[in-house]
Amino acid sequence: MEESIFQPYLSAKSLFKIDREILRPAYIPERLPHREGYIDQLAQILATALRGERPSNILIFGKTGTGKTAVVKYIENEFRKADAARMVSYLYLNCEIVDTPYAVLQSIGNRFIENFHQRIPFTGLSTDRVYNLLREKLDEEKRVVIIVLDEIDKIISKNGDDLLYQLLKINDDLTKARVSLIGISNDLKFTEYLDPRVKSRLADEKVVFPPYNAEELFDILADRAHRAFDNGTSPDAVLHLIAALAAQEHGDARRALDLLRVSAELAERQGDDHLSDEHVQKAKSKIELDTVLEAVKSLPTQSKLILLCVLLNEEIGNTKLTTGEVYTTYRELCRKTGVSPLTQRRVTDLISELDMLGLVHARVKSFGRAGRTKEIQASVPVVDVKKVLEKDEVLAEARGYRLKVQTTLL
DNA sequence: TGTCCACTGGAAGGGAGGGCTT
DNA sequence: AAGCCCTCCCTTCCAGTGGACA
Repeated sequence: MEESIFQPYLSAKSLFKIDREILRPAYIPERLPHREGYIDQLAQILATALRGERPSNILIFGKTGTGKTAVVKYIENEFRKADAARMVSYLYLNCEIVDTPYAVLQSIGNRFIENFHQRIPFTGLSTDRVYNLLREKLDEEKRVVIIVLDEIDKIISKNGDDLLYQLLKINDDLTKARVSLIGISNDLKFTEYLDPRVKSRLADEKVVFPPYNAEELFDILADRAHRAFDNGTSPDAVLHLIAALAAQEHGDARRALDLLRVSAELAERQGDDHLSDEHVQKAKSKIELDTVLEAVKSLPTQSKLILLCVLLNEEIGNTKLTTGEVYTTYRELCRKTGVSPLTQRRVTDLISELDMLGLVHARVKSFGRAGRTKEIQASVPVVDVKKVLEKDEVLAEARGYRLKVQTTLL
C-alpha cells in the first residue's frame, strides 16, 4: 500500500490511553480531589430539594480554576443519579454567555417547554411577558428548581440586579413549584453593588473556594494523568513542575490541566514517549501565545484597529501613549483603511476593553498641568500580533504601514 | 493655594436589527 | 401594516478630577 502523508503521524504511538478529553477542563471526573468537603457541604444544603422543599440560596466564590464550575456540574450528575430527583430540576446557566435578563428568563423557560412551537422566542416579547410565561410553566407541577447562575457578576455589572430581584421573589408568585438559586462569582466584592434586599436573600449560604496550592494541584494532575496515560508517561517530577507553575498563577487548576494536555501533545508530536520539563516549558509559552492570538483574532474590527494603533506606535519607540495620541493615530489609520471613525468617547471604552482582555495596559494617570488621561502600553508581542491583525480584510490597507517618527516640538 | 489641562466615565438617548402582536 | 419590545453599538453632553505648575 502506498504511504500517505499522514502515515508517519498515524503510526506514531499515541500517548493518550483513551482520549484526551480526560485532560480538558470541561471533563468532570468521578472524584474531585480536595473539593470533597465542599461537595458535602453543598449536598447537605441541597438535599432539602429531594424532600420536596426549597433549599437555601447559595453563593459560591472563588478565583478561576478553583473548581467552582466543576463542583456544581458534579452535583448536577449526582442529582441525575438520585431516585427522588424526578421532582428536582437543576439547570446551569453561564451568565457570560446568557448575559441579559431577557435571555436568562428565556433559557430557563425553554428548559421546561418540550414542544418546539411553544418555545419562548429569543426576541420580540417584553421581559415581563417572558417572566410570566416562565412562572406559569414552572408552576404547572410540584417541583424544586435549582438554578445555577455561573459568572453571576457579569449579569449584575451589565444589567443591574433587577433580574435577581425577580428570580428571588418568584417564589411568592408560585404555588406548587419552588425555586432556589446558586450564584457563582469570582469577584468577592460583587455583592456590594447589590440592593441589600437582594443581597441578603441571595446569600443565605456562602461558600468560598480557596485557590489550590501546589500539592493539591499535583494530586489533581496525578489523578487525571493516571487515567489519561500509561505508567511512566508522565513522571512525577514533571507533574510537580506543572503544579508549581499553575500554583503561581493563583492556583488555577484549569491552567494546570491545559499545561499537562498541551505538553503531552507536544511530546507526542515530537515522537517522545514521555513528558519532560522541556515539553512543559514549551507548552507554557505556546499556551500563552495561543491565548493572546485567539483573543486578537476574535476582536471586532474597530478594536483591532485600535490595538494596531498601539502596536504601530510601539514600533517607532512610542511605548507610552495617551488616549489623545492613540486617537490621533486612529484617525490616521481610519483614513488609510477607509473605516469610518468612532468618537473618542467610544474609543476610550474600546481601549478599556482591550485592557480587560490583557492585550494592553491602560491606567489613568495625571500629568498635572498636562492633564489627566490614560497611559497606554501594548502588552502583547508586536510581531506575532501584527501578523494576525493584518489578516483582517478591512485592515489590509494598513499592511506594512509605519508611523512617522514625531520629533517633539520644543 | 488655586488654576487648569486632557481627559475620564456616567447618563441619556438614537437608531438599526431582531421579532412578536393585533 | 403598524405598534411594540429588547439588545447592541454608538453619539452627545458634561460634571468631575489628580497633580504639576505659577
